[in-house]
Amino acid sequence: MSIKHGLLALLQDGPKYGYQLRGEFEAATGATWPLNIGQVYTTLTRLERDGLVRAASHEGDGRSMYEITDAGRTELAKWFETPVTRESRPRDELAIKLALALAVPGVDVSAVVQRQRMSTMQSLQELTRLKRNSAQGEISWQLVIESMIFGAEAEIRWLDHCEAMLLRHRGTQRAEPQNYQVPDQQEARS
Amino acid sequence: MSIKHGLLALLQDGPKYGYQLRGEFEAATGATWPLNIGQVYTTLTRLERDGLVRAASHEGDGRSMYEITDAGRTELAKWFETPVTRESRPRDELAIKLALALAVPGVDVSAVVQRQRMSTMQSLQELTRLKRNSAQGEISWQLVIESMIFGAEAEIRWLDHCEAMLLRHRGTQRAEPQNYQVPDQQEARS
DNA sequence: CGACACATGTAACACGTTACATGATTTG
DNA sequence: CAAATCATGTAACGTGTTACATGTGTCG
Repeated sequence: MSIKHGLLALLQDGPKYGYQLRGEFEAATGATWPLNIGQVYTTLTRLERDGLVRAASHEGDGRSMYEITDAGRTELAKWFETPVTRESRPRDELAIKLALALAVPGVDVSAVVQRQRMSTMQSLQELTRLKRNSAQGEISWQLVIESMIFGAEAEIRWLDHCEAMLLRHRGTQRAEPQNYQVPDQQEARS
Repeated sequence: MSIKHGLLALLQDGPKYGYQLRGEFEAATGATWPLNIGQVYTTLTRLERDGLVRAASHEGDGRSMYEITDAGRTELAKWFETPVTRESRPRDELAIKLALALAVPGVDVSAVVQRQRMSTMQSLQELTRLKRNSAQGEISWQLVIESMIFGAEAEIRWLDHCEAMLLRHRGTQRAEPQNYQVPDQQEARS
C-alpha cells in the first residue's frame, strides 16, 4: 500500500515517468528502503487499471509519462487523511519470535534477547552516524532516519524490559503450556 | 517469514495439526495478529514441500498431523540465532507518508501529524487498558502488548519531534523540490 | 568501441488475505 | 433437528522480490 500511494503522491506534483518516480521516491525517503524499478512499472500498470493514473499522451520526450486522475487525487487525499493504525501494520517479527521462544520449551530466550540487543544497538549507532553525516540534508529523509532511531531506542528499552521480566519469572512460571485445549474426538474415522 | 517460523517453533514441541497450530499461535501472541486458518494450511504445505516438516503418519485421530524434520529444526535454530535487522523489516508506511507529505506541495503536513498523533494516543490508551486487564495472564503475550506500547510511545515522541522540525523549518526551507535531476534527451523519437 | 547508466518492461515466485466449499462433531 | 464449532482444504487476488530481456544514450 505504501508504494502505490507514494507514487500517487509524487504524481500529484505533475506527470512523471517510471525511472523518475523511483529517483524521487528514494530522494524523499533517503533510499532507506530501496525501491525496485520493476515494481514501479507493475504498480503503475495496476494504478492505471484502477483508474488512479493515466498515460500522459503529450510531452513524453521518448518516455512513458503518467499523470494522476481525479480518482487518484481523491484516493491520495484519503491516504493522507487516514492515520496508520496498529491493526493495519504487518506482524512484528521480533515480537512473534520472542513470544514463541517463551512459549516453546528448549529455547534460550535470554540468548535471543541478548543477541537482538547487540544487533539493535549496532544499527542504532549506525543510524546516529548517518544522521550526523547527513545534517542539513533533506528534511524529509532526516525525519525518516529519526523515525528509525526512535524505533530502535524503543526496541532496546523493550528488550531490557523483557530481560527484567524473564528474571522475575524465572522459576515462578515455568513453560506454562497454555496449549490450546485439544478437543477430544471419539475414534470417528471409518 | 514470521508465520512459517512460528509454526516450526510450535511443531518443535511435538506433532500438531492445523487448527491446533492456529490456536497455539494465537495463545502465544494474544491474538494480537489473528492468524487466518487458510494460511496455516498453505504454509504447512509449503513447509512440507521444502522438507522442513512432514506428515506424521501415526496417531492422527482423524486429523492431519505434522511433525518437524531435522532440516526444520536446523532452520528454526537459525531463526532464533539471527537477530531481526532493520533491513529485513517491511517499509514503515507512516514514515513514508510523512516523508512524501513533505516532499510534494499542497499537503497540510501538520494536519497529517496531528491526526496521526491523536490516533496513536488512542491506541496507546487502549493498549494500556488491555495490559492492565490482562495482568497475571500469559507472560508471552504480556510482552507482545508491551512491545506495541513501547512502539506507540516512540511514535508519539517522533511525531512531536516532527512538529518541532516543521516549525523550525517553516519558511527556512520551502518545498525544496530536490526532484531527481531529469536527464536531457535530445528528441530521440523516430 | 565498450562499459555504464538510463529506460521499459515481463516472468516467476513468495507471502498474505479473503472467500468459498465441504464435511464431522457437539450442543441447545 | 438446527446451529455452532471443529477441521481441512482450494481459488482468486494483491503486493512485493528477484531475475531476465531489450534497447537507447553517454562518455572515456
